[in-house]
This record gives sequence, structure tokens and C-alpha cells, in this order.
Amino acid sequence: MTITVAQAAMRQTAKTATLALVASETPELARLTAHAQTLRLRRRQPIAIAPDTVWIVRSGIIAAEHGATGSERTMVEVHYPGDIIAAPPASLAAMMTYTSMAPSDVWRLTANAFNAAMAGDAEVASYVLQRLNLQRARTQLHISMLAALSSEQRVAALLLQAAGHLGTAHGGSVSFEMPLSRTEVAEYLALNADTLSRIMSRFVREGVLARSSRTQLTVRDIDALKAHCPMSDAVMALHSAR
Amino acid sequence: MTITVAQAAMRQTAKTATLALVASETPELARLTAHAQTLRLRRRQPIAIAPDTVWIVRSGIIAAEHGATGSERTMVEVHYPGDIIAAPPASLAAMMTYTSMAPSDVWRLTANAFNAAMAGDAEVASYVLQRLNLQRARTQLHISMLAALSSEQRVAALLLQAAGHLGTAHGGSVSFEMPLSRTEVAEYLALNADTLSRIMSRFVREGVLARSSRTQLTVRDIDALKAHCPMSDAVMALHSAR
DNA sequence: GGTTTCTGTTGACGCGGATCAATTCCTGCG
DNA sequence: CGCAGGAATTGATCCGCGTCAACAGAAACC
Repeated sequence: MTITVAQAAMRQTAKTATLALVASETPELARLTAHAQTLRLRRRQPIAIAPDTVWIVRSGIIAAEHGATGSERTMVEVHYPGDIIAAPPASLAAMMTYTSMAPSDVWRLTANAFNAAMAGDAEVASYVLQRLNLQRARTQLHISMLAALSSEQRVAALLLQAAGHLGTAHGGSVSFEMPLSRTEVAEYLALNADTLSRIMSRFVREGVLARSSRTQLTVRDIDALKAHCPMSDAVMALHSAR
Repeated sequence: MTITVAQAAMRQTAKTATLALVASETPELARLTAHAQTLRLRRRQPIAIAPDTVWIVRSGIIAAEHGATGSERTMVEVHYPGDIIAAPPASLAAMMTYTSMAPSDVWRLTANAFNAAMAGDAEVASYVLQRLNLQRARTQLHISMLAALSSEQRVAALLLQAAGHLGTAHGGSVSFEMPLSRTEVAEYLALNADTLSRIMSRFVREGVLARSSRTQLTVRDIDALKAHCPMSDAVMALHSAR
């Protein structure tokens, strides 16, 4: 991979910024920085996740998608800051795509360095396992959503997730910029894009949601939204920026 | 937890048996046995996964289900021998149920002992991460199945999975005993049980499948089954007993 | 062995959401 | 500023699969 001067400069700024972040938030991870290469990703930038590498999301959003480019595509997982991404097994690697859905900072480590860091430090090991466990819980909840919820309930769940990760409370209502396009949300929820559009319009008509631009959303009534989604409590518990 | 004499006896036999297994298959895990308590589980035995414990499946099958008992239940994950199960986050724990779907041997460790074992041994750490990564890949494939496949394709995928884990090849065809009931399969595939029954009958009528009893299945034509399922290659790659 | 109860099968029917097509709305670009 | 191309909306239509109900078969219990 070649690195331009501009990219190198961005990496530098990213590195200093995230170091401060780490010191206050996750001291365990700070011990990984020594072996990590910091990368800054543009919006919609596809990422080549090489075998035997581990990525750690520092800011932004990374989407993991599965399937051929075209109609039958699925957004399998959405990664938020703090998430740990290991290269998929070889048998799946060819069908997986990773994309940064927003400007993101990530650390990249070799699997060896990552393993060594875990083996050498009990607190790092404990932190990593706990984090992976949280990600597993989110993925399981995702399955539960797809399996048990109607399309409207799924959309409500997604809005709660986005609000939890990206939202800023503003006197009872929560605003955020949705980083996923309509098509991408549909791929995440296993929904037809047209159906999704209808449901969003319905939410706006009902007054639980407002759109100031195509990507700027405001949840006007969180409780009404929660009432639309059976497992809202679990969704909000697992998807809060904290 | 009280342990009867009979249970203690079973634990003893289980322990010696699995130790031999470990020595030949997964030397990394053998180093965990010292801190593990071996348990034998009956078919359909529910498991209480206490906070801060880690379970390792040695034989049999453990199902993780989510949702209230009753209609809207989802089988979120199926664990096979070698799998590592960490207690779910508190916010999800109340809605999760773990059940042994077949006679199973499992190891139980405290999270502390597990973390310590990883931190003390680089090979254990590497093994655990690789295993967790395989489980993540399976879960992602599960999502992809639910999102992208029709009900018939999903059933085909499940049969390929079961054949891979439990099947014994027998001259071109593969036989196995299905540990899940019709209802449970339906919960795993996010399918109506009646619809599942229809699809199974269709497979039998087409000749790709044969039933010698309620639970004894034989896939008569693996290739025909693979033709029914778009991502059959990935399914078989990730679900093979090896 | 016979009754009860649980599990699976099959048909008829209806609904939720996918599909297709037409239109409108953004956004970038000359 | 106006045009072009893509993204989102919305209506009309269709079909896969869920739902309900009636029945059949297996296991369980006395």
C-alpha cells in the first residue's frame, strides 16, 4: 500500500488526537498503539482487510457487507468506535467487503502483534474479550431483529441504534446525521428500499420523526419510537455511545 | 449448585474422555482444563450461564435462544464442539436462554481464570481469538442467510450445516440425526414451522432427502441440495466437523 | 393396550412486503 | 443558472409465506 504525503499528514494528526482519546477512555487499548498503524479513511472508502490483520475503529463507522455486488447484498455488521475487526476466515474473505461509511480513524495491527499484546497483558486480554463479547451480543440482537420483527419494527430499532451512537439530545428530541443511504439501511435491515421509504414517510407523517435534509434526522418522540419496537430496551442498552 | 453422585460419576468419565480428545485435537485448550469444571448435560437441559463465566463445548450441541418463551422466539446461535461461549452482557442476559440440544460435555471456567490463561500463554490466546473469529463468521453467515435467502434456500443451508457437523458419509449420501425439532429449526431459520414442514416434504418428494425416522435424515444428493442454496460453498466451508 | 398429549402434516386463505413503473427531488457540474 | 444523472418517493400489482384449522402419527403415561 502506498501512502501519499497528504495521507501521512492526516495519519499524524489522527494519531495525536486518538492518543488523547485513549488515555481518557480506554487505557487498556493505549498499550496497543505502539504496534498499530493509524489510518484515516474517507467517506465511502472501501477497505482491504488483509489476512492476519486486526483493525480497531477509533472514530467513524465501518460497515461489513456480504454477497456479490448488486442485488443480493447484505450489510452484516456495523462497527462503531472501539470495535475490533479481525480479518474474516479465508473461505468468507472473497465475499466480504468492508467500507468506511463516514470519515473514520482506525488502527491496523498484524494478528501476531495483537495476539502478543493480549498474551502479555491480562488487562488488555480482558478488555478485548469483553469488547468482542459486546459485538457478539449486538450481532445476535441483529439476528433477533431480522427474525422476529416486522419491517416497521426493524426500522424503529435502526433509528434507536443510530440515535444511541450518533445522536445529540436536544430537549427531549434527538438529532443525528444518518451515515447510511436508503439502500444501505435497506441492506442492513433485510428490507426492500421502497418499503423502507414508505415506512420512513409514515414515521414523519406520524410526527415521531423529522427530516431537515436527506441525511439529517430528528427523532421527535423517543418513547413513541420505542413503542414501535418490541426489544427497544435491549437495542438501546447495547447501542449507546457511553 | 449441588452435584449428585451420578452426576459426579458422569463428570469423571467425561473428563478422562475429553482429555484424550484434547491431546490429539487442540493442545492449546488442554492448558485450560486445569481451571475448568467438566459438566455433562442431558438432552434438552437448560443451562444457567452465570455472569463472568466462560463455557467451552467439548461435545454435543448448545443452542442460544433469544426472546420471551412462546411465539416470538429466535434461535440466535448454535454452538458445536470447540466453541467458546461467554456470558452475555447483563442487558441481554435476561432474554437469553442456553439449552443443550443433545447430550453434551462442556467445560466451565470463571472469566478470570479464562482471561489469565489467555494472558499467560500466547498460543492459547491465538487459538481463542481464531475460534471466536470462526464463530463470528458463522453468525454473520447466519445473518446473510436470513436476509438474502428464500425459505427453501435457508432450509437447504441448514441441511448442509447439519450434514457438515453431524453427518457420516455413506457412499455419496450423508446421514445424520437431526438434534433440533421442527419448531426449533423454524426458530433458527426465522421460518414458520408449517412452511418448514412443507419444504421438507418437497425435498423428500424431489428425492434429495430421505427420512428413516422423525430425526434420522439422509441427504441423498448433496449436489442437488447445494444447487438449492446460493451460498452453499461458504456454508460448507464454515460448517465442517474436520 | 388404550387414552392422552405432544409433534408433525397438509390444505385453504389472506396479508405484508417485494416488484415494477412513473414521478419528483436532490446534487453535482458545466 | 440550468441541465443531467442518480437517489428517493409513491402508487398499483403480485406472490411468498404466515396463519388458521383439521387431521395424522408418535411418544408417554397409567
